[in-house]
Amino acid sequence: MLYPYVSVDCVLLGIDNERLCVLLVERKNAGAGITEYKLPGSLIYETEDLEEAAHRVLTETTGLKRIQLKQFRSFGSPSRMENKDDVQWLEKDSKMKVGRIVTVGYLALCKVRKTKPGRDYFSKWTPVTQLPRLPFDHKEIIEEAAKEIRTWIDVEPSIVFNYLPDKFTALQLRRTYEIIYNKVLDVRNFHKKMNSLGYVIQTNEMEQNVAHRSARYYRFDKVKYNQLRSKLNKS
Amino acid sequence: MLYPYVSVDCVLLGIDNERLCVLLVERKNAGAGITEYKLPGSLIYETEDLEEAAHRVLTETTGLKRIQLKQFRSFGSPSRMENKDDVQWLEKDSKMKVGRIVTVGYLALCKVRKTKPGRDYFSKWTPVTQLPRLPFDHKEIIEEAAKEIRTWIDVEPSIVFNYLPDKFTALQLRRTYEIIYNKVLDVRNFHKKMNSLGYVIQTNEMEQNVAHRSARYYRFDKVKYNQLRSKLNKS
DNA sequence: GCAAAAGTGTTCCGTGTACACCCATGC
DNA sequence: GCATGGGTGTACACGGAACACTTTTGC
Repeated sequence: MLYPYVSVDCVLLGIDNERLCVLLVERKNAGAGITEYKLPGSLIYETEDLEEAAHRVLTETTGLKRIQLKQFRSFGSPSRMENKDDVQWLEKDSKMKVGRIVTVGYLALCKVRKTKPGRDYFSKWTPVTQLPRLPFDHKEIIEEAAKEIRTWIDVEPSIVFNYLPDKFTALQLRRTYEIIYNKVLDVRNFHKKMNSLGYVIQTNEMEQNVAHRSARYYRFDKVKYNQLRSKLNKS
Repeated sequence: MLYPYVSVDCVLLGIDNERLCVLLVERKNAGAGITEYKLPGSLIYETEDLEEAAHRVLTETTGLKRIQLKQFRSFGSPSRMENKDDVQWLEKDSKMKVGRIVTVGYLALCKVRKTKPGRDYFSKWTPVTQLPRLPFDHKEIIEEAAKEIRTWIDVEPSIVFNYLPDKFTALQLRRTYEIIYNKVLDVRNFHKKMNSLGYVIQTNEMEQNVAHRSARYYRFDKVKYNQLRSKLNKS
């Protein structure tokens, strides 16, 4: 029996240039001068929890810590190892004979600007609509993740607010939703909704030096959010 | 490096005596005459997809085939192997030295009456509120599954209709929902809702020989269901 | 003054929820 | 005739969706 290995792959999503992007890292040791990319991921260490491994990968590739990660699905079809080149690369990279890998997919929403990869990684934020050729079933994993993040946010809207800066404008919030859900939202309805939530609080600060009427800043009230959340669970 | 093994565990849910139950199988080789139970599960075979493995386990323990299975989460904390007795039993049972197991959880809704375990298994439908001591983190897995099935049904109501017989009464349908969601539903609102779905069709058949006014049978129209479903996806 | 984005209210519709009584049948 | 479950309709509250104009600011 060839033992399967277990890995985690992280689909780190972010918004760059008004587009939903995913962080891809360069495949080291890629032959023949062609730059190839893949999802950041790693085999799990011997005494490591799955989520721990995912956090490790997150930190190694972005420098970020304490970001909320969500496990969304595991991928284990034997056919994911079909491509000989991918397997060859993997065995070279890991210095192990690899029969098969079952990978656990994790998902996060990250601030593109704040990511500083460690020096071992060259990485690139890539629009999910313009993915290059990717190894294994990484394309499928990304597609699953892009769907999953919506239902995740529906359940746990705090994800979006942790993604935004502490003070944000209504436009920033709206754009974020529009990009993630890939549809335009009505301005007035959006304001009404935002104000009805109870945990998005007006501040007295306004934008400065903009070439148009200045926008108000809002902030996310974590305490109220949690209160409202626990009330909901009880009913 | 100790290679992790990968297994699948199936949380097969069903309704028995008006209670939500889970299928537990007897741990073979349990020492000292005490009967112990666990979730049906198995290490994955070398060339087997995860879902294939889950279907194999389903068939081995219930005789059922072609039931919809849903992968809902993977469990891989090293602490799941903390209990020495569990590991000892596992190594005896699998005849392998086991360092660590990452397990992928699958979920299904099964007709309790139709299950006929193979002769290698003694199994028991057990109310999820009255679980015995279980090995590893099987209790946690069951709790996750019991939550997950609700959101699954919200997205894919056909699960419930595949669970019910071809012809069913409004009461049967309502009770099924009441037990799975663990709350009582208003009779009139339920009828209204059921009739508005468009894929639950009245038949002309009525219950026979009941000690009260006889109930109408309904049926599930798969074709209409799929039509309505694909319309919804487009909007 | 003009470009660019901010901000604001009303109407309509569909869905969820609360609620009580008469009907058919077997014993 | 009585016990048992079957079946039906109305009224209200709420949230989502459509829709257009005035305001502020920098240049």
